[in-house]
Amino acid sequence: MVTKLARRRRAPRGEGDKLRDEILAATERLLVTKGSVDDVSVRAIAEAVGVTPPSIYMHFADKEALVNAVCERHFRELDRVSARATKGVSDPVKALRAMGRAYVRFGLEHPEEYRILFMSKEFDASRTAHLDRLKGLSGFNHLVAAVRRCMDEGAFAKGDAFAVACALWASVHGITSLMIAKPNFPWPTKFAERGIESVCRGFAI
Amino acid sequence: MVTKLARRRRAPRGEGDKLRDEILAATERLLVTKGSVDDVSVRAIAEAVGVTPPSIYMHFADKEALVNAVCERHFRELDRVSARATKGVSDPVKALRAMGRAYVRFGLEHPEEYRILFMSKEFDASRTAHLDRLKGLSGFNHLVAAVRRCMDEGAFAKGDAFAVACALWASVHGITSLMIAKPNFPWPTKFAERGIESVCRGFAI
DNA sequence: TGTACATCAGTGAACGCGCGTTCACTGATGTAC
DNA sequence: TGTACATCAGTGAACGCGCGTTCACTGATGTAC
Repeated sequence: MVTKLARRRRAPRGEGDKLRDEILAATERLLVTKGSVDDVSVRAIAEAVGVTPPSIYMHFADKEALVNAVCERHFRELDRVSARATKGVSDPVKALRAMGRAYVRFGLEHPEEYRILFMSKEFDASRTAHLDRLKGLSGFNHLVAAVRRCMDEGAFAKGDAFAVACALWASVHGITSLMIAKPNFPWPTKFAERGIESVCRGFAI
Repeated sequence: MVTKLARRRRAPRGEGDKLRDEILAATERLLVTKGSVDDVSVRAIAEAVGVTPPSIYMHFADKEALVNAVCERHFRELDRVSARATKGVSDPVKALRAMGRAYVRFGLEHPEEYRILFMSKEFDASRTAHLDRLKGLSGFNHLVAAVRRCMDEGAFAKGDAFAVACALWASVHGITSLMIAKPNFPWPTKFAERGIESVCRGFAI
């Protein structure tokens, strides 16, 4: 039995959007503690915010729209984190490694979010595919740019930066998602760090 | 509206286990066409077999036991497939590459099974962790053995075969799971093949 | 300054649905005599 | 060969539950006069 949370104070006139933010925050919190989208109900979100379920529908058309909004947030956060990691790093390969480390760290620190972004069945194939192209690719384009920089500055052999970026993505994703999916597996120490290093070394001249 | 399937003939006396196999087969089929465990109901399985829902419980304690049985099957199948791929390959690095290709192919040909085995939230943490240790590790041990062979025959630098096997697993898993999770992404041609090659090259002397 | 009114964030109750599972039962099959 | 009986694979109906969503509504807030 969860103690019923205090009823939330109603927002003053022009500030209805505050509830929107609170709903998003509560949904994120619940997604982390429960395991998957299916295990987080609209009712539970409403209760966490201190509001009745129908209130959710004043801010989001339906559950899918709500979850998509959460995903957008996370894509942006991942973007932000990896941009911050490379800031001020002049060596292009070091910058790439920093991006990789930031990516893995993001995944391990936010496993459920990572699961939703990169390991889950897409909600509605056509619609989410479109969203992915807008949001996910934005982050991916930063990776392609970082690879191209490595090539331009002579650290990597010149070639198809897009393909190399895909390979790098697959590597860090492999490490991240396996560690998330199999947390009880006896992963070697420094597993992630070594993996990132070795794949970067693989492309270095 | 799905046309109701013909009622199944009742099994003769000693052959009750036939239904067990039919249930497993139907569950596998449904898991592939629907997307996840949550989207496959006991009722749907029963209807696919041509039987009423309670019959399922004569052969499996509950839904979790049924899904675990399906997973065991898939772990065995993956094992079988990768053993077959390396059979008769004398070059140890070529054998390793063949294992990798077989792994990726298994994943891409059975995306939903792969999803359940390696990308999903574990059913019941403690119980499934145990099962993983028995089943999943059996396949993983073959990989460790293949790596050790590469080291013993001088193709790889001698070192921690377990750690190298983890790295290889992460690589092929990264490729497989990303292609499954993002089927609409414009993956480069020969993405999987090149990835496997490059990671094997990375460990070669 | 006081009052009537429009706004609109949020409520309470209910909808229909599909789910996993249980229970008492049926009736064809094989066996014992 | 015929009959009474035990076995047991499978049935039919129902259980309680939580879900996403809808609908008519309330009542505090701010505004116009």
